[in-house]
Amino acid sequence: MAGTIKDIAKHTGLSLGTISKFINGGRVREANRDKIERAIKELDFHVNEIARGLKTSKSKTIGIIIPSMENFFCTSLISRVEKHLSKHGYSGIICDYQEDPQMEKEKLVFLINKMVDGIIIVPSGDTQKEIQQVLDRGIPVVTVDRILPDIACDSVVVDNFKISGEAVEYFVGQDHRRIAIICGPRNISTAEERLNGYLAVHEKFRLTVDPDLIQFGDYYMQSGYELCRRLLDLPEPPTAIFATNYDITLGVISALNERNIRIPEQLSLIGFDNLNLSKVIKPALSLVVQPMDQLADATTKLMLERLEGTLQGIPQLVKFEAELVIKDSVISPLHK
Amino acid sequence: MAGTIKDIAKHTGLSLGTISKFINGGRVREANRDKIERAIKELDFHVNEIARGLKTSKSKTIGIIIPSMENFFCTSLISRVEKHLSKHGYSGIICDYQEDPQMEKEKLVFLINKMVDGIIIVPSGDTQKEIQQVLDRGIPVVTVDRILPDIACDSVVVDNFKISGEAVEYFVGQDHRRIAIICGPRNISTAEERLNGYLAVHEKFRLTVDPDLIQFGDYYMQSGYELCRRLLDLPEPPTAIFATNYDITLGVISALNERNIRIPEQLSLIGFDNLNLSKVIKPALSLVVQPMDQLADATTKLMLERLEGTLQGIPQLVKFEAELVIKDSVISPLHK
DNA sequence: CTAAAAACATGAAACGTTTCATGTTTGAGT
DNA sequence: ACTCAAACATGAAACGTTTCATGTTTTTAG
Repeated sequence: MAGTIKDIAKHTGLSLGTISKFINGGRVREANRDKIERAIKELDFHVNEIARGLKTSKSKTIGIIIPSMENFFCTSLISRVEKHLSKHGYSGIICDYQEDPQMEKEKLVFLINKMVDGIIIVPSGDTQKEIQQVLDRGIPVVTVDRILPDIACDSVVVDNFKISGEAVEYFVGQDHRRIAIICGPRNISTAEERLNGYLAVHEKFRLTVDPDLIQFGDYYMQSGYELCRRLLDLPEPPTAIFATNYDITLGVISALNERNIRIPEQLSLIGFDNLNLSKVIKPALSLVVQPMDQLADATTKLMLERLEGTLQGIPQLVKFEAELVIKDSVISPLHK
Repeated sequence: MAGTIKDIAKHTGLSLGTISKFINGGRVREANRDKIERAIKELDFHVNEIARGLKTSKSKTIGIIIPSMENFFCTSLISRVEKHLSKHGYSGIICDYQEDPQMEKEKLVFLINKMVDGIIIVPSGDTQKEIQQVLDRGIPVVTVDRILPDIACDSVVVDNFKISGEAVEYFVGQDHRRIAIICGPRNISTAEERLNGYLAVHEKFRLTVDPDLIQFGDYYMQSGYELCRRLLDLPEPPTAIFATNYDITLGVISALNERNIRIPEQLSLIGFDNLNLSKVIKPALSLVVQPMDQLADATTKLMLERLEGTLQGIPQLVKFEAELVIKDSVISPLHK
C-alpha cells in the first residue's frame, strides 16, 4: 500500500542513496529535488521509522513509565515531558504499571524490546535490580519524583524534606500540637522524606510524636479516605492533617465531608499537588504545589543530554523547591 | 551490547530458523530447547521488536491520540484501553495533541511512520481528511467519545443526546426555568449532541430558549470559569447550570466559590464525569457519569477485531448509556 | 528391521532503511 | 578548451528478524 524509498527511486530513476540523502535533509541537485518531492507526494511516501530504527539502532523513542495514568501528578508531569521530547524529535511510549512492581518489570522489558533510546520512570522502588540491568545495557534512565538508593542514575526530585517541614511548621505556628500525617508507601523515597520533614519539625519544637498520628497508605483516594477515618476515630483525634499527595487529599476531604466535619473550624488541612483543587474546595485549600514545569524541563533536559552525549559521567541529582500555598484551610485550634 | 538471534545461533550451533521458531513458541527438540534457553539467559537476549516489526510489518502497537493528557475523561479512558491492549499483546503509543488540530495531524503522520497497526482517537473534528487518509492506507481507526460525520470508521460513544436531556429534564422537574448550559466546541459531535438534548427538552416542555443561557467554551477549566462568570453577570442570571464536561464543571465551581454563591441554595448545578468529585465537593455534586469501562472495552474490542480480521465490513457505531447521579447540588428555586 | 510418515532443522531471501567507498558531473579558473 | 576541486550520485552491504522450500532426523507401524 504505502510507497517505500525504493518506489521513489524507481519512479524518479534515481538511486536509493540519493533518495535517502534527500529524506534526511542532505543536498541533492535541484532537478532531482523536484522529482523526488513530486514522487513523494504522488506515492504518498512516509519514512518507515521501523526500518530506519533498525538500521540506525536509534528509535528516537523514550520509554516513560509511571505508576498510574490516573494519578494527577504523573499525568501532568508526562504531559509536559512529552511536549518537550516531541520538540526535539523524540516521542514517548507511555506505560503505566498500575502500582504493581511486577508489571513495572514487564514494562521495562517491553520497552527494551521496543529499543527505546532511554527511559524516564517514576519507580515503585521495588525494581532496582531490573533498572540496573537497563543501565548496564547502556540505556540512560532518569527517575523523577523519587530516587533509588542503590541505583546510580540521574534523578529529578523536589526537596520533600524541606517542604514537608514547612507545612508542618505552619501548623505548629498556628498552635497545632496534634498534627497527623498521611504518608505514601514506605519504600518510596518521596514518602520517606515527607515523613522525615514531619519528624524533624517535631524534634525542632520538642513536640512529642504520637505514632497514631502517622499513617501509611498507598497513593490512592480510598487510602486517604480510610486513614482519615481511622484518625478521626482516635480517642484523641488530630487537630490538623497533612495529606501528602493529591489522591490522599481527595480521600481525606471526602471522609471529612461524610462526617460533616468543617474545615478549618473543626479540623485544619494541608493538601498536595493540584492548585485547581484549592479553587474548587470550599474553603480554599492550603496545599503544597510542586513545580511541574521545572520537574519536566529538568527531566527532559537530562535525558536529551545523555542521549546527545553532552552530559557524561556521574549521575546528576536535580532538586527543586516546592511551594506552600496558604489559603483558608488552616486556623488555630485555640480560636474555636 | 545486546545479543541477537544470530549470537544465539552461533552460541548453540543451531540455525537462525530454529532459534526464531523457538522464540515464537514453535516446537524444537528438547536438547535444543535447553541449549537455546541457556544461551538466552547467558547472552541476555531480548527480541528486537523493531527488526521483527520490519519483517512482519506488524508493530503490535496501537496509536492512541487524545486532546490532552490533563483531561480526566481521556486519561481514565486510555488507562483502561491500555490495560486491555497489553492483555492481548499490543501496546499503545499515546499522543496528546493539546487540543490543536495541526498537532493532531502531525501525530497522525508520526504514528503512521511508526507503523502502528491501528489508531484509537478522540478527534478534534478538524482532521477528517487526514483520518480518511489513514483509513485509505488500510489502517483501522476507532474514534471514541466523538463521531466524525464524514468518516466511515468504527466509533464508540455515549448517548449524549439522551443523558443531556435527562439532566435538563431533572432541572425542569425541580421547577427551574432559566437553565444554562456550558457546551464544548461546536464542531465536536459530543458537544453538539449535549446541546441538542438541552434544546429538545426545552421544546418538549415548551420552554423558551434564551440564547444567552447557552455558552460555548473549550473543554478547559478556565473556560468554565469565564463562561460561568458571564452567566452570573447576566441581567437575569440562570437558576441552574449544566456543565458538560469535567473541566468546565471545575471552572464553574471555582467561579461560584469566588463569588460566594452557595450551591444549591443560590444556584443549582449538574456537572460531568468524575464521580470522585462529587464526594469532595460540598454539597455532594449531582453529575453525569460516563461508563468508562464499557467505553474502553468496546473500543479495544472493536480495534482488536478489526486487526484480527474477525470484524469486517461496515463500520460499527457502539453507543452506551450514561448515568445521571443525583446528589445534593440541585433544589427548586422556589424553595428559597 | 525397514519404509513411510511425522517431526524438526536449515539457510537464503526479504522487510525498508542508512552508510560509505567509489564513481560521475559540474563549473570555476586559467 | 582543459584541469581539478567540489559537489553530487551510485549501489552493495548491513541492521535483526521471519519465512519457506528443502533437507535431515526421529518415530511409528507393519
